[in-house]
Amino acid sequence: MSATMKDVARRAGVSLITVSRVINETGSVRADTRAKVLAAIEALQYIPNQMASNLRSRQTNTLALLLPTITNAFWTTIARGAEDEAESCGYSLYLCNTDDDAAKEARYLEALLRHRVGGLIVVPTAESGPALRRLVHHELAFVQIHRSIEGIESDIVRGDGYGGALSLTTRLLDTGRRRVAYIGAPLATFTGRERFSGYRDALRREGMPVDPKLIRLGPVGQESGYTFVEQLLADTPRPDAIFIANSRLALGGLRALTAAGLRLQQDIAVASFYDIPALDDYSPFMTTIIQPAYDIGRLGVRRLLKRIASKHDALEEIILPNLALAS
Amino acid sequence: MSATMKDVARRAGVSLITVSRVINETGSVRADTRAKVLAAIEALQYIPNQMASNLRSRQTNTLALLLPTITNAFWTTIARGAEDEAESCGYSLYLCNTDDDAAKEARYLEALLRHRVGGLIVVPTAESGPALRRLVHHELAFVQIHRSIEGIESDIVRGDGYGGALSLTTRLLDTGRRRVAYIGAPLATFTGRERFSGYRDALRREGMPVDPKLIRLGPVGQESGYTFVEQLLADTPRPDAIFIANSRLALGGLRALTAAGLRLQQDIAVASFYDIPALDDYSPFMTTIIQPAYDIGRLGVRRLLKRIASKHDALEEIILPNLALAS
DNA sequence: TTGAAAGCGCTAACAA
DNA sequence: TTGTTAGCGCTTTCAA
Repeated sequence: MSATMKDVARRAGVSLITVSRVINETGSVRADTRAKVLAAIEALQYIPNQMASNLRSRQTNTLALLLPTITNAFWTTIARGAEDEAESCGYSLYLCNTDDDAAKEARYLEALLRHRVGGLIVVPTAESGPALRRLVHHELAFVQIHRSIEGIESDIVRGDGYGGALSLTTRLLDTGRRRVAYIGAPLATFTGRERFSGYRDALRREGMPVDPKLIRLGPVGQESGYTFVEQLLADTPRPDAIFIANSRLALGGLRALTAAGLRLQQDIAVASFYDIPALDDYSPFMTTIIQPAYDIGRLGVRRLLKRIASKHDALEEIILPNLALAS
Repeated sequence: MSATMKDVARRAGVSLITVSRVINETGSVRADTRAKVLAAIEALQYIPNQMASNLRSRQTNTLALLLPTITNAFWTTIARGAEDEAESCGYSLYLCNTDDDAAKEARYLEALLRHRVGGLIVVPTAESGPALRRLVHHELAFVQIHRSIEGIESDIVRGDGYGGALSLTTRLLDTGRRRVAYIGAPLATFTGRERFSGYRDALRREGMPVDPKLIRLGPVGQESGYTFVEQLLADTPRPDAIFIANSRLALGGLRALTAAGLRLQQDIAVASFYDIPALDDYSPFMTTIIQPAYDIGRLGVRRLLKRIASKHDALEEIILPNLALAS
């Protein structure tokens, strides 16, 4: 069995509470007493029992980040931002990969509730509603990041998907393109709605109609991106530009363009969000926007810690600007 | 404050321990008593405090998985295998992404030691030695997966990198190739050594020398893969085959081949491990082996749980066969 | 500056 | 089948 605070106290010839004060730097301890305690800790290789501490103090330094997948750089960048912020505030952050599976998410949440973690940063999926309501009911602090579910009262930290979509579409229109197609996630999803609105409003500003024949909505993935572009290319007249509202759709779409022998910019213009390095191969010839993934994670944790500190502050929705509009 | 077991007991008109028995299904409880307790739990929305339980019982149902990065499918597949196995055994698994950073790894381990997690599944990096020795010293159970550090006494679960490298190289030789180049991680790394040995032994079996001019060792990444292939192609006589011992190196290398206008199989043969879907684009024309990532995770957890259950069993090194040799 | 006593929420050990 | 008592390792509260 590992050493306890009691063992340290005995060895240092002081009381339990003095050891506690040295470790947590609460209350004042004379320098020589402190030295004795530290020596005993070192000698016994003592490691405080965090659970006992949490139990008694009713506090915890553990947070968790729930991500729907961890398979691409966008999500891992969010994780990194969250970890760094948590770390610098003295918190541990555990990563829970829900794998886009509502049941898995529910199991993680149950475990996290039982563990009495201090709070959660959550990227909700379309089906997270009930789970999040449960968190509200149990008064477990949480922040939704990147996406949010309507009707859930929580802080939100996310990128400006609307603004990004607006800028990208506008950029395409500014270069004289007139048949700007749209490929994106279904409107049932948060980002799907948000980004489509940006596209729509960019067209509206120019007094242009939204042509349903130019719109393709479907599951996010390279395959559908490929198929959608194939479909659009088969149309006459062919679109002269495509705004692809998601990186993975874009990657698939760009491959379809390559397969069709079309040259970017010259034959057809493409704009998309840029999350994944694989797009590098194409990026000199397309317009991209980078989402502030790192800051979404970082500020998500920061907002969560504020929320934990003062439970009754007004809820905030923090919308972070995109990083840059590149060629 | 959330309800405690005491509240449940009072409401159900039974003692604390009866509630405990109902929740943990330990000891026997009459059906009607059990029903009363369950009703009280439901009414109060009671959620057991896992920390109090762990503290008292000196047990925990929490494990952690330390991964060096989470940016590609290989690692996330390992994570999935580990999660599924942990889940099915009633354990929670927290993911810790060390980001290939020894300091970050050390901080996570410190937090995990303090939290008295039940055990760890670790993918060590070259610098993990001291950290792992610390675990041994504190008697925290752990299993090394995918890689292992010499001199650390622990169970190990990994794929057969040696056998994979041997098969792939042999396959290249069997198709009549005679100048088979090698691109891989430095020999200072576990997989670097292992896979190079497989390559070397495949050549030896054919009575062929290892030609240093055909060997390129360096950091794992697309960039170095690209550069190495460029270098090899500049040599005369040019290699007629390349075994690339890592997927990301392979992806970079294949791009270099494409850029040089060489056709796979016809102009030059390539074999590599296959971890990442991006290789799909090339895979019909190259020989690949898939590592048993999911099972590495799954069996890693399984071995860990056995280790936790019986601390003094002999250490095991489990080497899993590769999944298949394709094309 | 230091300590003694109580108790966080739960379960082990023993008893009825 | 059910309950009582003690205590896991720590921090809070109060006292010196």
